Amino acid sequence: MKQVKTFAEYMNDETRVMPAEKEKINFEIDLIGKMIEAREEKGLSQRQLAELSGVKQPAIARLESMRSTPQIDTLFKILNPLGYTISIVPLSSENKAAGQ
Amino acid sequence: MKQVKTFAEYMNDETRVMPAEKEKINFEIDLIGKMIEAREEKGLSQRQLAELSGVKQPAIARLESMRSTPQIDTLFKILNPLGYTISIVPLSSENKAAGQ
DNA sequence: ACTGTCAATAACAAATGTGTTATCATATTG
DNA sequence: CAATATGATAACACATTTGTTATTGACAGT
Repeated sequence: MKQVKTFAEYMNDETRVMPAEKEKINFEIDLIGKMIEAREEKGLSQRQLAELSGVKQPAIARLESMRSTPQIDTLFKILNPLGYTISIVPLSSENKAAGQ
Repeated sequence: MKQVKTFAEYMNDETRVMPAEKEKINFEIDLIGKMIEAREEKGLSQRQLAELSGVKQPAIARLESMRSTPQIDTLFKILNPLGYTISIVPLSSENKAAGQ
């Protein structure tokens, strides 16, 4: 009953039902890695990056130690002076991390 | 004194100081577009996507009408059943939006 | 008309991230 | 030792998003 046609397919396709958490964790690991690497590569301290990005040092420290998940605004503010941004990509092409 | 060497350069390099807001807006436009397109392409209603993603329908509606900026957790939850994810890319390769 | 589904929206509580200010332990340097 | 800079962290107020519940107007099917 019920007009659950194509919907049922998605509900039964377990490969799509809940791996969002895994995605998020992978993303955060990638994020933290690139953040720290880029920051140190540029010889910036957390306080200096705080000035450049407009995000306070405690917030940066919390992110780098994975004690919080950044909001999108914060993410762009921090990534920008580090030379990164984020973009939306199809899952099929499985995060092509090694950019460039 | 003071080890503020390369730091001064960044502070003076205005091209890097504050375009984060622009980045965020571009990202959100890209996001909303792909979200709605992918959802409708799969014939999913907001309620169905809510069930698939674990994000409630009002939250999805708020995002699609740009009344709120999603948190990263929410972003992954919604993008995942739609076949997308987000990744960190160098700014140099200027958001290669036209995916696919 | 009635029913059902849709997206949009309202209002409030709950959760989480951030700003702010200050401190801490650890290195490093004079 | 004293001074400085670093990253980590605490505590609180504040801002924003999300959950929850319910409603609305539009539209389609019966």
